Amino acid sequence: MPELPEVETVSRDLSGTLLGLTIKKVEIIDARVVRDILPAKFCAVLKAKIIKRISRRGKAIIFGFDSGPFFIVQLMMTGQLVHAAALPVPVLKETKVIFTLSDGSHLLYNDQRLFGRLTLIENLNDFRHFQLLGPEPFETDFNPDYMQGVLKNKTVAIKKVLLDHGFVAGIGNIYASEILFRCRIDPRRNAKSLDVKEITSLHYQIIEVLQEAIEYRGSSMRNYRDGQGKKGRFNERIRVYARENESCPNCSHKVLRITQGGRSTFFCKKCQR
DNA sequence: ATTCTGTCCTGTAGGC
DNA sequence: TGCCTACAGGACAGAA
Repeated sequence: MPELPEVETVSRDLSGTLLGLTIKKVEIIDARVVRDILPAKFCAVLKAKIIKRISRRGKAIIFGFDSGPFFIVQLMMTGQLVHAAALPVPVLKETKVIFTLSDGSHLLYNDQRLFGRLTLIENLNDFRHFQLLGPEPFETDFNPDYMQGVLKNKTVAIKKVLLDHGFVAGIGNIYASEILFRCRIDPRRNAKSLDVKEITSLHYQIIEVLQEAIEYRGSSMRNYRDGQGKKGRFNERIRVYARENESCPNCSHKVLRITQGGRSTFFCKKCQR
């Protein structure tokens, strides 16, 4: 499901409702989502922990407690972290883990496809995924100079580079297509063929599109829900993603769908060069 | 050293 | 109605 804007939305939502609460009970319904730790230990370690901080790095949500390890959640394609304040607890077929909190509310981890990963780690620097992650798009180390330095050696399509989380963290399949559409850059272009002007535009639109998507609380294609279980509103701003054969908002040419690296890309052949 | 391919899963939509 | 195929917000191991 979620890319940076969706994960940021969930992280902010949960920061607003969970800080200061204690985890009273952890029920694992499907242990396949718990990684690199025995399920029984996972429950035991989290029990009685006070939630002190909730943050995001790339597409991962990080819970910090009064003591002990960090709890990391990667929602992957269909994961959801939903805080249910009222009873009855809205348990679904997709609910895989239930956290009971000290105020009687519940945090549900839902995941249709079970690709999501819940893990505990003592030191964030030891988390392999974080070691492979590139700069955050909103940080100053992600800038046109950095981009130029990387792109000049890249022989793959620019769309695939945007999806490479070692290049920049947090962009996924929806926003890669949307960003390139707004830059009017053809997703099939060899990354090293971009000139300085195009790289500057790409840098600007990466930030612009992601920030706008955060303002709209993310995109809900299918499964995505925010921290309260509600859909995002960025779908109304999406110009090309999942709009094959619809007309381009700029030129009315048909939006095309192609496959790159086994994943769909949507673009306008006339507007994007 | 990069880049590509297959895989982990469940569910839904569309064609016939 | 059912059966079949294609596809779905991600990430990574292992192969090329």
